[in-house]
Amino acid sequence: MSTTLQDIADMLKLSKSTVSRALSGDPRVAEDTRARVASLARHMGYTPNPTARALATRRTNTIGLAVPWAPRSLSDPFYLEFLGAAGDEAMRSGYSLFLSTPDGDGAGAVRAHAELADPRRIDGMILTEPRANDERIALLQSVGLPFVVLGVVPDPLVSWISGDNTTGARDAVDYMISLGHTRIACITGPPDQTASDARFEGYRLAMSGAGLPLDRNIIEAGDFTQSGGYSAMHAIIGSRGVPSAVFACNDVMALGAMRALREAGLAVPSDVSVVGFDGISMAEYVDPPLATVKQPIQELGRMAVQILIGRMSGEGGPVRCILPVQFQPRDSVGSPRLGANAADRG
Amino acid sequence: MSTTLQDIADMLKLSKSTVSRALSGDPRVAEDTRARVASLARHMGYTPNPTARALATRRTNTIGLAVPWAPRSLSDPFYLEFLGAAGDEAMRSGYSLFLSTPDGDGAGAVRAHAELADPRRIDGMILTEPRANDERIALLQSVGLPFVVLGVVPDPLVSWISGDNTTGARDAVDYMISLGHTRIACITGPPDQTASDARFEGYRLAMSGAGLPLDRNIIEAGDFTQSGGYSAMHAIIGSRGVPSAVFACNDVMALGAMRALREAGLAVPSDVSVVGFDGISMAEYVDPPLATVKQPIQELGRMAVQILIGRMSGEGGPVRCILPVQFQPRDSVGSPRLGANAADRG
DNA sequence: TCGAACAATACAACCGGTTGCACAAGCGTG
DNA sequence: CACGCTTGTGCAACCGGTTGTATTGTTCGA
Repeated sequence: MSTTLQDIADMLKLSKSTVSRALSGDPRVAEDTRARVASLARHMGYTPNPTARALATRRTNTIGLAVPWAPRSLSDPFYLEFLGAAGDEAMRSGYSLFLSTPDGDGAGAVRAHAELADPRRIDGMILTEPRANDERIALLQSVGLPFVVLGVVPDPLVSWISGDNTTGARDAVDYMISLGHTRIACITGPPDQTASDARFEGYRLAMSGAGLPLDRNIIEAGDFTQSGGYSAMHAIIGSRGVPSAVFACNDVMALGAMRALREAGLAVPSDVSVVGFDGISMAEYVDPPLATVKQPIQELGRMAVQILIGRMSGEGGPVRCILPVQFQPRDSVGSPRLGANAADRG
Repeated sequence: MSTTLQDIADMLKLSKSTVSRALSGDPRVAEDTRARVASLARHMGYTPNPTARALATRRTNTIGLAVPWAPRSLSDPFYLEFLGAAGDEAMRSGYSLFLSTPDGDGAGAVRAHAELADPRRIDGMILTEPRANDERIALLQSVGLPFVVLGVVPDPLVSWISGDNTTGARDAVDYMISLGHTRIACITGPPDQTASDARFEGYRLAMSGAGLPLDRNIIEAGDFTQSGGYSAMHAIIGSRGVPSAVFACNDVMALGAMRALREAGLAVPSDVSVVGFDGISMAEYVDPPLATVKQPIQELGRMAVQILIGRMSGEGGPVRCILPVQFQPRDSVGSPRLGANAADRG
């Protein structure tokens, strides 16, 4: 058994309440007593029992982090980096990180979150992949548990943090347009997921800003996985004519798309340019290096924790934070082949 | 506030001990009483307070998972998949997953783990990336906290689980040899990390089994990161003559190596073949698709949790488990160019 | 008919902290 | 010298469960 307050109290012939106050810096205990307590506590290697403290204070010093698991099976490096940074920051701030990987979408996920969102277990929660009218958010609000969302949420009472999806996407597509591309495909994320929608919006703005038509034939929904990007690209080139460029709403889908292009005998970027979104470190290492919109992933993780801690302390109102992102041109993007666009546009 | 045992006891004019026993299925409570308690508990949405229960039982129902953070910054998708599967399995078994991302190697890591390995906080721990004579293992043993290691540990008292590193690596290198490669480079992981050592051992066995010399000039230490693989490959081709094939001790280093080769104007696989290890899903999507030794990553995660739960229950002795891996040939491996080996060997 | 055996429930201590309030000693003041 | 005030400490309740033991009320055999 480890040392308890009572142990220290006994040795010093004090009561455990005095010892508790001495250690917590209560001004009512004599300086001399405090010093003796502190010294003995150090020598005995005393650390407070987190469980007992949690029971008494009703604060667990634990943050819940919900990242989607099935059916995506967590293959997106974006989350690993986010999660690592969040965990690091939480630990630095004296919080534990309780990781939960709720299954699936829809009703199952909501039920799973209902279990997780227990104020007796965690003090606050970081929610990822919000959807439009996300029931999980309503749930958290009804429970009264502080939370912060990774991704934009329209409700002005909700705190969230996000990369600047729309601007980033727009910059990326603008860049392709500036090179002369006019027929630019888009592979979106799961419909109604806010990050996906916002990136698509950036695509839309860039296209309409340049007076280019939005061609639904070369806009295809993916699911933020490699295989989803692969299938979407396949569908686009299979039945609808080859675009000269593709904007994928995240990096792993871009990698999937690149594979589909290769298999169709199309070279990147000479036949088709590809851009992704997120800035996972892998993007720099593939061939050709993938142009992408770099999100400050680690900063997102750290700030999510900081914002949440602020919310948990109850100070101030909801915080909404958009971090700047930066388009990073790389070799996966080039000028369109002369005539290619005209030919394809048929 | 949520419902407590006392609330239920009051409504039913019972004592909270009876209610507690009724809910836990103690045979001493009358069937009729049990039914009434169960029914009311359900109607009131009672769930036991995890903290209070933990304090009373001295079991937290929480598993700690330590994955290394700095300086690697968690970019290896292998861990994300492992972690997702482990989290899923833990949750399914009624455990919470407490994620910790201790900083760095060496003394700092040990100190960090000392904090984490608190039996008052977690019931058991999953440790990753063991090293030879790992102090963290000694620490866990001295604390008496049950744990399981992802990776081979020689100490017969320690439970661990691992893919079959040596066989997998040997199969991969054997395959390259069977294609006619004789000058095969190796990019290892951090020295003294057991997974790295075991994979190198597979490489060594394959080479010596085929009567090929071990050439220290084309064996270079990486650090299991993309950039580490990149630098290592760079070093090998820069100063020591180009090998006809490379075995990298994990996939992300293989991707780094492929980039270095590209930049040096060498084609994969026509100039140099490349094989990785792990079987991250990304490997299938790069160009050319990366041959790799597939580990059953999700199964590793699930079984790590199961083994740990077994250890925590105190039954049986230490469990050591090696899961089979499978070499997966892909286009990153081809036959050596005729004469290339001879020329380079000169 | 009485005591033993048994079933069902209540009481109370305990896990290890936190915290409101009571209490004692020491002080200066009127 | 009695009073109130400050300072330092202790007592005890509380957080919400679990669990060893006492207590109550039946039922049964002798």
